[in-house]
Amino acid sequence: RGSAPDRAPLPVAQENRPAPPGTPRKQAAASPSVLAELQPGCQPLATPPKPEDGLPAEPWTPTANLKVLISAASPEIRSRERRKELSGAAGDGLQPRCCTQEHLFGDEYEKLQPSRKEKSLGLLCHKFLARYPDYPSTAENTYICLDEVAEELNVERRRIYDIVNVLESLHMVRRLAKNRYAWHGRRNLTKTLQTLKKVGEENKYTQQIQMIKKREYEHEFDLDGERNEEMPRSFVSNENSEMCFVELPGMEFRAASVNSRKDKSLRVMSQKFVMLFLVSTPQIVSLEVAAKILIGEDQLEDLDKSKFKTKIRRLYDIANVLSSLELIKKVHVTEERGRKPAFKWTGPEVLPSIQDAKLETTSATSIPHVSECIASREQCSKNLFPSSVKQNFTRHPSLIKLVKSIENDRRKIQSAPASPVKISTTGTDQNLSTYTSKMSQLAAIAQHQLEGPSKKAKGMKMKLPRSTLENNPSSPEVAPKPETHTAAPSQKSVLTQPLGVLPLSHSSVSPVILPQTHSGVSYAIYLHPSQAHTVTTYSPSFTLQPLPCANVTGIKSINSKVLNEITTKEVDNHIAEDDPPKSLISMQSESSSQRCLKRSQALQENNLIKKYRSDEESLDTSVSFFPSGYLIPLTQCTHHGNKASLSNKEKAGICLLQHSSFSSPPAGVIPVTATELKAVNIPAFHITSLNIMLSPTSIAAAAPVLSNSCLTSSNTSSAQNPNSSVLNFTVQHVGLIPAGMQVPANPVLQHVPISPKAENSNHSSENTNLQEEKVSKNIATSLTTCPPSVPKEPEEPQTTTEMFFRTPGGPNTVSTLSANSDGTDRTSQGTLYIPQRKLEVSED
DNA sequence: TGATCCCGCCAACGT
DNA sequence: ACGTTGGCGGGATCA
Repeated sequence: RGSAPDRAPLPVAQENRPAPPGTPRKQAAASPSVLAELQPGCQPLATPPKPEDGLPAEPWTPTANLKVLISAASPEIRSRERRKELSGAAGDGLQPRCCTQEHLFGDEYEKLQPSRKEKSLGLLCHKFLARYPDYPSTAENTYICLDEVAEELNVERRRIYDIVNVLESLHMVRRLAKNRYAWHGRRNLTKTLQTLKKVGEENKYTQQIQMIKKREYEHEFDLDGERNEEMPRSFVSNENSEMCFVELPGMEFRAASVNSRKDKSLRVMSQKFVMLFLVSTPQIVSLEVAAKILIGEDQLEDLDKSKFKTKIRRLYDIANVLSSLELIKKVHVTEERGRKPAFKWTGPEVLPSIQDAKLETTSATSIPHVSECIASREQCSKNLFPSSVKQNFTRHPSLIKLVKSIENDRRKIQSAPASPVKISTTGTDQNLSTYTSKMSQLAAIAQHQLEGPSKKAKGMKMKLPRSTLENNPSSPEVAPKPETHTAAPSQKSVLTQPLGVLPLSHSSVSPVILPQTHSGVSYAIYLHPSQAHTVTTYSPSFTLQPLPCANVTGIKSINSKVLNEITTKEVDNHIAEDDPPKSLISMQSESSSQRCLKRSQALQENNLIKKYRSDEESLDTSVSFFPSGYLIPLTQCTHHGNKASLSNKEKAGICLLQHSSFSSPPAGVIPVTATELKAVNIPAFHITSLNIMLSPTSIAAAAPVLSNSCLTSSNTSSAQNPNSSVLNFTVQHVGLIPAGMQVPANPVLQHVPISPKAENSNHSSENTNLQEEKVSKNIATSLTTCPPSVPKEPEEPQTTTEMFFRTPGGPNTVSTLSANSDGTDRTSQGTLYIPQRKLEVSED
């Protein structure tokens, strides 16, 4: 179901309704409207500005919170329905505050009055977050009951969904079942962000952003700039379309089961939005740009205004949640044209990847953050390794059945309440108490606020011996040192890590193996079928692959050119400001190589899959599953997925398990990303096969396993010379040549080396001034201020990996590293390095 | 007036 | 058939 199709239906339906519109709807909602009327009526008069200011301004002070809570406490929502029923005087009775307020008129009145702000999603999100620890112990699982939460927070469930969806996109929660989520807090946040960053890089968001900006400029200066844009469009468009949802290993289930219509959902939007920040050099993203990118190519110029508007609305929703998480902060970017709303990333710096880090180990080591990340990854790796990609193609029926049965089994297993939900422990208890008491909530909020920043350290430490549920019970050995990996581990990996790779059997389904990107974090991407064909993406890595299609080449080259042009300009500036370490470059190349490697590993694993499957049950405890359904999972997570839905969306998902441990650094496999595939317009299977072919290591053996049919179909292509590609990777990896460059082994695929001749044209954007928005409204902000120098919890290093852990400084500590990401991009792109624009951020 | 974004209808989905 | 999710956009608020 293409995104397009999806929308069509809904919008239409709604629109139809609207026609008769306002009246009917409102009347229908009469009761609610009544409410609205009541409140508004009362408030507007008396309440206006003060209440809000007061609350928000003081936000997180206990007092303020209290006020808020109190106001919130009023049974708006619940009563709302009642009101509907009662809709009259009775309604009033239910809402004492309103009536009372009117009578009161005083400050109190104001305070009590729930102003719009008080109902804001951001505030609600804060309350929500206050209920749970940022870093819940891995040992215990905390569950969230939406109904409960909605009731306690006195909001309609609809609002909770908004919050949860965003949190889910960050893997802070995982959907277990209807109405039920597991709380992970920020435990996996780092990984998630790394993954998102990686995906963002792969999607060339940076370039897209540049394109959009460029376009804007052109429009401004001269309206005729259109023609130039053609290229960009295609370029721009491709990425979003393809990627649907990024999952972390261990967190996938919900996607599988829950994803149905969600493709473009808030979840996906949220991820993309975050990616934009992670990929942007000045980590500032304007709503406008974000909306355009999220909307995707289709709509280029003809920006559907309403669509754009809707997107903006959604972005605000997401931004509010992200703000509550303190990941972003609102600012205003002032450009020549004027001032535009934007958001600035205030979350932790995201390191490129473990792998990269490893490469740079020497240098990186010094940096706490890096080491930290690495360590965390390693630890997490058990869970994370598997990478899976969901594709557009439909799953073969037989597979579907299989999957279904598997899921059912799993469900049954899960259904059996093996582990008591949030039980016992003190921590839990506290939580419970919180639930009950609003006061506690306040306290919690305050506390939350205070500690907010600090947790990172905590999150980092993940213990191997976690409850089975939480992670794959991998043996400690699994998490070997980063540097050391050998083929040997593969076996282990199989055991320890679940691989759920499915044999891609039919032609229609082609599993795409997602390469581990340099980050080393595995993730799954869901692709939309519809887009697969249309998309054209330029990706450096792509170049390497030997694809038979002539088209590909052309496209690629074009894109690259475009990119060069676009980006080049800024590059100069940027470079001047800060030069990314060469190491970065090397890292990048490595990453790609690693990906390859991982693939190969994956392949190997695939071979083992069958075995795995047989052992599935036994493995359950330790195994993870995959979203696609191909995997069989098992673990804790409830995966109820509807196969059907899966089939629709994810046709073939391949899950590869990769252990960071396994992946030995530089293997020379060519990574193929979904994006790339699309770019090529080649059926996924082809690509898959290619990948297989390419993987130097285990290609021969693995390939067959992975894609039987696939191989056959694409064998022709396979013929290509992997060697050359391998060579390129190797070379790059070694650092002999920049990642972007390729050794022309394969004529067809030749990548055009981009020479950074910068045009030196500065974008107007440079002049951008950022003004941080006054956060008065954000409670969080004020609290946030508290320095997070919280030491991470002392952990005992269990694995060598852990040794790398260093106490994290504040999230920002590593700011210097940020360059890496940029550098990475640049290298990968061959060109882009987005200069930091001199943005002046002024806070109000 | 434009920026925000709450609200809740109702379709898609799940059971 | 009914409950859960959540896309979507009207229109109220805020600045």
